[in-house]
Order: sequence, then C-alpha cells, then structure tokens
Amino acid sequence: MYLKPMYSKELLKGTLTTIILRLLATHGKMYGYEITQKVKILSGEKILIKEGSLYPALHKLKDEGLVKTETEMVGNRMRKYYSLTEQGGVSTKEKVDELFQFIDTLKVILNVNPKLT
Amino acid sequence: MYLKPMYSKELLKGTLTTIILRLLATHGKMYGYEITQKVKILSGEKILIKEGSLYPALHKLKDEGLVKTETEMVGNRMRKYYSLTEQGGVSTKEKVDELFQFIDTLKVILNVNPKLT
DNA sequence: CTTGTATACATAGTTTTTCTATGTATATTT
DNA sequence: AAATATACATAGAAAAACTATGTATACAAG
Repeated sequence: MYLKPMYSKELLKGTLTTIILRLLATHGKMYGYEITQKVKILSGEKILIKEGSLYPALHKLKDEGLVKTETEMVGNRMRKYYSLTEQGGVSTKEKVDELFQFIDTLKVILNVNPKLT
Repeated sequence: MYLKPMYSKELLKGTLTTIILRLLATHGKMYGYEITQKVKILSGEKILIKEGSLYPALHKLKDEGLVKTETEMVGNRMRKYYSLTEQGGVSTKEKVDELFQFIDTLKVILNVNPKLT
C-alpha cells in the first residue's frame, strides 16, 4: 500500500507527547491503536506514529502520572484505554501553550525581513 | 546572569538546521557566534542555541554541501563565515516549506473539535 | 593588574526521542 | 488459505541536541 511520505521524522520530536495528551484531552479515553489511526486521519496520512514510538511514550506518561489506564476485553482482544489524570490535564495545557509559543517564535525567526534587523 | 527559561529543548529538534539555513538565506554570510546571538535576540532570549549544537550542525551542513565557508581574521581572532551554496538555497526553501506544512498539520491535530471527529 | 565577561572556534561523551525490527495473538477480508 | 487489519509490547539503532570541556583573544571593572 502506498503512503505519502511523512514529514521529516525529526520534526515530530518533542511534539509527540503533546499530541498524545491533547488527543486524550479532547477524546476522553483512547487506546493505543486508536491514537495512531486518529493522528493518521487528522494529518491526512502525513504523520504516521509508529508503535515503537507510541507505546514507550504512553508508558512514560503513565510513569510520570500524567495518564492512567483501564484494560478492557473486546471479544478476545485486549484493549488498554488511556485517559488523563488531573495532573495530566494541567500538563496538557502547559505543553500545548508552550508549543504554540514556540511556533510563534519560530515564525519570527524564519520570516525575518533583513531590512528590519 | 538570569535568562528566561528556554523552550523545552525537544521542540528545537528538527528545526535547528532550518533556522540556520533560513538565517543564512536572509543575512547572506554569518559566522557561528553571530548566529547564536541573532537567534537569541530574535526569539526574545527564549531560544538559546548552544555551541555544542551549533558547530556540529554547521559542519554537517558543510559536509552535505548546503553551505560553504570562508575564513577571515578580525584583529587576531578567527572568524569563519558560512553562506548558502546553490544547493543550500534550494534546500532552505524545501525545509522552510515542510516546516510550515508540519505546523499547519499540527494545528489541525491540536485544535480538534471532538464534535467534528 | 587581575578577574570576569564577551567573543570565537571546536569536540568528546551523554541524554533523549523516535525509529526499525521483531515478537505475540486475534479478527476479518479476499 | 493467505493476506490484511487490529492490538499490545520491547530490544537495539539512529539522530539530534545537550553538557562539559578545551583553546584563545579582547575588553571592562574593580
């Protein structure tokens, strides 16, 4: 199956955790596979989160107390739902805010009019 | 000396090379220290590029043929000026474009209205 | 006059993040 | 029956930026 090339992987660095947290904030509880698919669809298949990136990131968020889990059986298949803790809700706001501030700063630097500097 | 805290270092990942290239595109030739100071000022001291990040990045860009150098003595002090090669000019446009597309995608994902998904 | 700060380059080794590759297993479609 | 999709997980590699350190000159403060 053909997939449009993803953005330079490097760009995702530092933003994956923020993406996960924000999706959990807007969707309530989600399971891992669901997160990969949601990101794939919302990004027009341009951001493809790999399982080798997602699960370690989720485990880390749990260790840090930002998300909690509940396991559910669907048929014979396990599903592990992730949702924000109270602390995770606070952290999400901070991280999203920081990311947008960073983007604003980036725009200043990248759109420099040399006559003004 | 007190400095406002920098953005989460992770956010810079993947954007440093684009920042360097874009600054060279708008300013012609620049030397390393000048780049760190320009970024510091343009970002309101929120992005502080470390020498341990900058010089390896510049050397890599040179290895890849995206920038070229000329050394100049200012008093007794060496100054190594970096400027874009032709290929570097093309690459700069691509990278800046990719970064802004990534930012647009990121906004879609982070601003999701759950009612619409 | 000497101490600290600024300018200016460079690199070794560490940390962090994401990736590739692999493994297990069930469900559904062809 | 085979291929694809669903669903979790982890080990080890790769990439990027960091910390820490080193060299050296210039200038300001005390």
